Amino acid sequence: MYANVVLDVPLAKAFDYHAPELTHADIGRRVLVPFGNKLRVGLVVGVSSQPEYASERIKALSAVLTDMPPLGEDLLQLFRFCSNYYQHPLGQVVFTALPGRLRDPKPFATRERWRYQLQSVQALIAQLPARAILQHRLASLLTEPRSEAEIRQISPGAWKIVREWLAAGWVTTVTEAPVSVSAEAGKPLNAEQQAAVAEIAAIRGFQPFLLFGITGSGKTEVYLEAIANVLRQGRQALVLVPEINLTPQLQSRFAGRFPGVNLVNLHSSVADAERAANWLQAARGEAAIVLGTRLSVFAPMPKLGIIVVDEEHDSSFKQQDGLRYSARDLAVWRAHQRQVPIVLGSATPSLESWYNAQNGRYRRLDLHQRAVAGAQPPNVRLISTKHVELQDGLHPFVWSELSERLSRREQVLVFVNRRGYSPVLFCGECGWMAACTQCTARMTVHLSERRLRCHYCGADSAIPRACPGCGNADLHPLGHGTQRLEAALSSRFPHARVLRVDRDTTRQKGSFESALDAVHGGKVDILVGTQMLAKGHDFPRLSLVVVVNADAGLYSADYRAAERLYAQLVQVSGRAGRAQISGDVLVQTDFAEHPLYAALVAQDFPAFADFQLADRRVAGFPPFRHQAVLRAEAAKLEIAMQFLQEATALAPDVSGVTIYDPVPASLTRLAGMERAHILIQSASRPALQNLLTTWQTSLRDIKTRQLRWALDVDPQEF
DNA sequence: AGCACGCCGACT
DNA sequence: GTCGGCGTGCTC
Repeated sequence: MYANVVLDVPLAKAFDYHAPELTHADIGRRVLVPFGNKLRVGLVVGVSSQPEYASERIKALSAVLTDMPPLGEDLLQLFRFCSNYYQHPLGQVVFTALPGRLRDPKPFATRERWRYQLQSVQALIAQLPARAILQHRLASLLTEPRSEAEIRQISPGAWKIVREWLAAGWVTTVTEAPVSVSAEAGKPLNAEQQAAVAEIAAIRGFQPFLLFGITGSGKTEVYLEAIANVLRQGRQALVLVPEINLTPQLQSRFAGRFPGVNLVNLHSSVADAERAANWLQAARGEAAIVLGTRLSVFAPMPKLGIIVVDEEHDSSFKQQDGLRYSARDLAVWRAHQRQVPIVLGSATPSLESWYNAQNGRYRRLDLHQRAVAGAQPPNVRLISTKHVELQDGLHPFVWSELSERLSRREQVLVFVNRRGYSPVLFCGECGWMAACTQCTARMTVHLSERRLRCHYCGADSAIPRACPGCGNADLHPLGHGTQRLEAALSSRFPHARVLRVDRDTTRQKGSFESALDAVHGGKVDILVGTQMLAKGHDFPRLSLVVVVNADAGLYSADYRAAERLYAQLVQVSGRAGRAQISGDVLVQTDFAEHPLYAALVAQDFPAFADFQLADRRVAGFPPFRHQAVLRAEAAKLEIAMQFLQEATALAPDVSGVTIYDPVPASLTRLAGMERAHILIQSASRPALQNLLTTWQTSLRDIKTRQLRWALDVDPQEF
């Protein structure tokens, strides 16, 4: 027999190995094979008696690694689809999808999943010194069987103590009991939520749902109950969430709703070994719920019963390098493949999903009411900055609102999506502006550190004393970042406690959490921050949100900018008045007449989505057309452009597909590389796929010196 | 991606 | 005389 093996190499083919022992049952197994002059880990994607590679140079397979159950045919199909759709070599799809630890040839030791419990709690406690606080806490924890992970959560030293108790006979091990989900519900649901849960529960087979719920409408409760139904049938749930921020909170919501259920985490901050262990639990069907970021869409789940994608519009579901996949789209594909329902939730759905709901491919479930009784939606007002002299970047009315809130001892949030002191350093004499040498971008002034920094590549230099262009010593900062607003607010309100939260103030581990604690503990009056604060965090004492400088997204070259801006504004607005205080949102803008703001004030996402879709239809953009981008980058723009010209010449002629001229990327120079791209568009996805597949093979033959290129299917950013 | 083979410049 | 630059080609 011969094994057809894919490897983690950028080659769009599989390799044959002589493997007399293998059978079809070994498809999906990890193997060790000689490749070039060293051994590598590969994955068997086929077994046959006849090799495809007609050569005497076929080598023998070195070893079959049996520490992992073979990947199921469904997962292999997902990989193949992903490879074809995103024009990426199968081997590299497989090895981006597998946890890093499984790419290592070292066998992965799989421990039995024990739980640990105390035999005679009282006797042990009687023995413990009164001041051994940790041991007392552990003792009370272990009255119930607990997993190693739960024990380690208590403190770094906890596991060591349990091992000692185990040796001394205090603790016994219990094998993992099959999970039973308690039938009683978590929180009581309102009528809308119940209706949504019932609709989902009624589905047998594939059905995508778009759960459209305003901030605070309790989408999470709907996920939880829909999942509870699935768990009762002994099946698994896959939950995808955007990157890091939300996960710990959602994690505790889930853990609280499903005590004793094996819930497993699969995001990048989980350590390698644990990630692999969790992945294996999913593969064996032991993990009832898999909660993770985009990579989790590849988790093997033999008993999959439902998929949930929370904040489905979030851009972090799209990978921006390597295999440029959309986890949300793959999740829908997977739900279809496995014939299970999928719930896509958002207060501001992507226009793609909204359109799919309109044309009946998805079923929309609406939550209009805030789930907490009596909670009011925020009151959004526009503050026109046209023909008004701003004071330190803020409108006089905003200043007076701020001072009123402070006198009432209410918290306020000033949201500026721009860190640093000011985004431009400008010479009034000659017009010079500080620019990054490595990027097509201005340097941001960081006044407290007296540095100029590039926010794209991280370049850093001293603030010049005089203008390098004309020698003028009077350089001034233009525009307002978080640092500058923080300074202005502190000097205007010397008694207020101002806290700035952005990437610069939260660089250290745990500092973001301690900032949140300070806010919750009422130790902060004015919060100044970037979008870090926009997502998912509840600030019950916050009564006013001020949004500064939102306009950049309105007239951007990127047609998705408005959509992103709207989602972000809804998200920050949701920070105001979550509890009993009704919140106000003031949006400072030069374009108060823009329809985006009209929809925002009316809190009418459907209106926004409808006019955006109408624009897209006229312009021939997604979701009415499908797109791909061929990106190239090189040290010199000409090299990238020349490659793209050559590529254009090689492009097959497929009717119904338009290939546009090469253009430099909007941020042409980034970290010393100059970038350009070609846009490819078609109303027909098969036609587009067809072209890309044949084109790609000829692209690989172009000799590319000092140049990197990549195809990006369904691009999100330009 | 690695890694080897291969043909032209400055150095212990 | 060699060490080493990275261009080209191959990996079952």
